[in-house]
Amino acid sequence: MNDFNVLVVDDEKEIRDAIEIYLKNEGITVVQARDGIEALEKLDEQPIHLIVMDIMMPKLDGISTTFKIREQKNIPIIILSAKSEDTDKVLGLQIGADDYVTKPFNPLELIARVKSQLRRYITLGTYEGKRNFIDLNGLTLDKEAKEVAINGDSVKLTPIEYKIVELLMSYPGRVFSINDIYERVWKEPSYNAENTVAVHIRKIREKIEIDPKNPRYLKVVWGIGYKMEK
Amino acid sequence: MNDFNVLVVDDEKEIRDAIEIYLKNEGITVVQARDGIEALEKLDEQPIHLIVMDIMMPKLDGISTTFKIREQKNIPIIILSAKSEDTDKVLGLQIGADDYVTKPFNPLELIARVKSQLRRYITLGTYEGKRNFIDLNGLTLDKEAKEVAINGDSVKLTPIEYKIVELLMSYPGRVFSINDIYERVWKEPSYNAENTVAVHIRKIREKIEIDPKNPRYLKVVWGIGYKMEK
DNA sequence: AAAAATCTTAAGACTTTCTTAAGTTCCGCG
DNA sequence: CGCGGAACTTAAGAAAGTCTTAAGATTTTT
Repeated sequence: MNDFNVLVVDDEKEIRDAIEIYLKNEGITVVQARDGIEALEKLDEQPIHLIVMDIMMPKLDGISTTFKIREQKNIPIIILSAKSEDTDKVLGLQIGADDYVTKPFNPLELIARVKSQLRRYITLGTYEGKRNFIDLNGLTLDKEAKEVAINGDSVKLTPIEYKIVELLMSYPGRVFSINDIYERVWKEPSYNAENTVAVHIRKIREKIEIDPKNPRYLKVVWGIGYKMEK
Repeated sequence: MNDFNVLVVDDEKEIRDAIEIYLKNEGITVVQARDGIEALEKLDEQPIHLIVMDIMMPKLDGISTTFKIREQKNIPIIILSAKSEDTDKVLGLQIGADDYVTKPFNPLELIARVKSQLRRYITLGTYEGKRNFIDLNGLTLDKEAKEVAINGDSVKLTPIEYKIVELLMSYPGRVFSINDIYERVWKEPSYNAENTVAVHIRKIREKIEIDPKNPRYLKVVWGIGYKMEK
């Protein structure tokens, strides 16, 4: 269960954190949001493969949020709620949720359900909302095969190099600070990691650029970070 | 919700009939089976798009039956059980069930879950997203005969070897981490299984590759996993 | 009981990652 | 303009991690 991002939406920090700990343990990355509004923001910022969502929340509740998400994307949603009355379950499933877990819940059950849904997605081959193939002026990325090619010629990247390229290519033109890059690729807070990232950028340029000194694809934005040219 | 066949497996006639009435009302056709053995028979006789299965049954129980079915097909299975203990839920989901409903259940909830699963299938476009015969540059896989051949010459694989090959060949070009492979073939969380998988990969290469040291089909993607070349 | 299949261990080859340190470019300010 | 410092680039090698392979122990099947 690698490389999956799960968005956990709940107004209680303890619950979010608890779920995060369990999912991390399974190699799943967790992104947290406190309410529906925040959830929709996070959804725009990064690829999310599954959502665990509380129903009772301030601002925008779980049912409404599910509705809004369903208008755009087909990500699996697991509803989490204190209410255990049947009508709510039925409502949750009818509006397009894929599963339903009632509080208090056994963490193992939630994890099993999360994994069950994610497994289904692997089987399908594509996760919705995540494009599997990107082409930027001849530089191509195949997320399934984890393959990068330049004008059709496959480029051999190391795992870290690949992840950096995938991140940058997934959001063409968007600038990522060294810190952003570090945290998203290494999935841990960055500390003194400036050069580490820089070295990898160098290696990547060596492989994907015709003239690494005058990069055409992987550009620096002085004082801010790096980006992949659109 | 038309043209769907749902197999209801339970030893109590009243339950089977009750479910049938509700599902029929939704335009869904129901096929009944009294136990696991009968279920497997019905599965062979006609197209079934979803299974609702009790756990406690004579002859062949629900968990074992689910296991047997999963070896062959990828139909959605909803487990139905009197036990509501968490461990059973987790077990049910882990062995490959897609959902879990505890008795006594609200018929409306069961129907909602059935429809939710079926809806997913409609979305997918295919009932069974699995092709039965695959040919990748001369390496062929026949899922019905469980046979792998290279340029027509049948290759003798052990069960585990076969499952690994089937997994990889079913998604050509897609990279699977060792963990993914382990979890999907062994159907249990992987722990210290790195070498186990590696050894099987080795054996497979010995059998399907002309030059195992320079594999043409079963490739490694450094630091990430293995894949079958498209 | 023999044969086949699976798992474990471990060593060596190979690849990747990180660190350090030095070089270069860019930007603002006198 | 050109100087100084900050930001970025580059190189090289040590450390860490991954993959392959072999051999034998254990379990399962025949």
